[in-house]
Amino acid sequence: MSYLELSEQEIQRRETLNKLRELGINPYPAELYPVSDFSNEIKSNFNEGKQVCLAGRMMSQRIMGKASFAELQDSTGRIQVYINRDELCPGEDKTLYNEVFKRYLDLGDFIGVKGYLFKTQVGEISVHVQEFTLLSKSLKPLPLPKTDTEGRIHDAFTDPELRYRQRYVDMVVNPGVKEIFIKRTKLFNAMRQFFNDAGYMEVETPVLQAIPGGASARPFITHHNALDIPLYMRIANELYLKRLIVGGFDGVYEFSKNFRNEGMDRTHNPEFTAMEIYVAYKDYNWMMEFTEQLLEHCAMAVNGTTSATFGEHSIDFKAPYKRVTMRQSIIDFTGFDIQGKSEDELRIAALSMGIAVDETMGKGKLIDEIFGAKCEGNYIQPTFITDYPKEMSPLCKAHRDNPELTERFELMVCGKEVANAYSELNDPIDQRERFEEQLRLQEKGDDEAMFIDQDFLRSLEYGMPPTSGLGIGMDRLIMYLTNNASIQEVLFFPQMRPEVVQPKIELSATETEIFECMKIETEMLLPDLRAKVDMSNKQWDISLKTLTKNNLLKVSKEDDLLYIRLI
RNA sequence: GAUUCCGUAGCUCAGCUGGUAGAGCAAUACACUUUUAAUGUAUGGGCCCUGGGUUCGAAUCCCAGCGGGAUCACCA
Repeated sequence: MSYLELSEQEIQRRETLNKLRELGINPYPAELYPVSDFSNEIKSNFNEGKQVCLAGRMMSQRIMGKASFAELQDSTGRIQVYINRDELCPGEDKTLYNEVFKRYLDLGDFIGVKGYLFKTQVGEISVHVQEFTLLSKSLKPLPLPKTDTEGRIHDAFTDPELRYRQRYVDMVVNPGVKEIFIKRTKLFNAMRQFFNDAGYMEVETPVLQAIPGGASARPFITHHNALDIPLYMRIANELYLKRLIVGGFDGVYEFSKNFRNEGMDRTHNPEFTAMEIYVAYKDYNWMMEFTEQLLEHCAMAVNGTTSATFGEHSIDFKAPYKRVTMRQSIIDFTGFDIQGKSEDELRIAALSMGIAVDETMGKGKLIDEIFGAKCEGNYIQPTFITDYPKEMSPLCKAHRDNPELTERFELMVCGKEVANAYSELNDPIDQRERFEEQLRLQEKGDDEAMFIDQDFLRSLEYGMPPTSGLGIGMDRLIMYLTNNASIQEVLFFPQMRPEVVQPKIELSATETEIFECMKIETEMLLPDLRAKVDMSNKQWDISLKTLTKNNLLKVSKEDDLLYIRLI
């Protein structure tokens, strides 16, 4: 990398790196550093005079002549360290303090310190440093927010683009960010624990699938060279988990990275994480109880309480949750009873509610539209919506009391779906007909053609026990538990458009034209040169600035005349 | 996909109806032995997102593009 492409501060840091090497200090030492203490533990359990050894980034430095304070940030927080010149360097040679610590350490560098604990005159718990070691030099300056005496934060690193693209920086300077991801991991752990305690088994199923099944969404497509076949990134893992139930497991679950080639916004990322669990010999009523127990357990594990705040809403994950059938929900919010209505009657009703409809919509779709427009948003507290129309649920068993409905529920929180569950369809003949019905619906003009997975149907023909399955959108759930309105805040590395590569510094056509001209003339009056080249004023202006900036040409003013010279 | 806002120093942001580019913090140098947004003095630092247009003159006005945010639509 050329120095031309570096900022002043980056150049300075590279120079101090060399100075450190000249002093015989390796800025990137290989040996382990014997960390024995952490800042949060020292602060919560202060023990005057205790010998400690800790390591982290130096995040601030206050030099006051022969003594200095610095803040060390480790994985658990920050702690102040105190460095005294004559204690650090008892002999004549004060280089370690005067040069290394004061001049050649930069904010963001990793250092290790050994010393003893004490409290300063103003009562701050600090480490009295007796020995410090440079562990790793930082060559780029961190954007460092400052908090003033009244708690206001200045210069916060807030630009979402930079925060997502450089999440590593985001986490170093914005401490709340790490908290979100710690909670995310706690959520996964709590769920695993709950399932494992219930005796169910975590499994792994294919991410690359020859037939992307289990949902209807546009897949990402790739190619396997050796087999010379197209393969798809999975959009769901449902059909594979059901095969495992066929194979004889009583309960299987998987945290599944799914991939959908669709739009991105604050609740959708092309890759996202779903949890799916299937339990044999259960139905969706059992699954509702299981789900509310699960979420209560998870909320406690993540936040230590079942209540959570999401935006303006206060929600409570304490079981049990209200259960409302889709029919009753639509009656509640529109007064309209969908029971026994024909497709035309539903279409007219939807139109009268101001919902856009078209001829391709079947009964199920119409009902779903009405529910989505008029009901869904009203369920703030966790609520089970049950008994969805059959057309919307091709993998779900028909309702035991009403063949037009299915044994399905969705869990709504803050007006959005966080979980979806069925009494799974295990009648292979019915399943085949549902798939074919889906195909017919999609031939009407849906580009998300669903493939019929013949192997899945074959597995059902061998027999699948009655089974209930549940899927949870993990990203969405953690958004609720951490009060984040954007999925990007709960993913370490949300999908971004690729960064544009900065063009190398090389002369443009107009710059070359000017430069070639000056190579011949060496010295000219500026207006003469301007007259000689053919370009817009803006091109002229920018080209000249670039050339002078890179020390190729120089403009000088003599006796009110502007001269340009080759350097 | 639609609407709307934004893009200026390492960071956060000013910059009026066009007239030589600004602040705070960060950086550099010096002083200072319990400070904490340390302090004091001095110094350096800019493709004002890109391209085109209007103009004697554009960070500023106009057009197009790129990138990002927000809202809406689509997405079981």
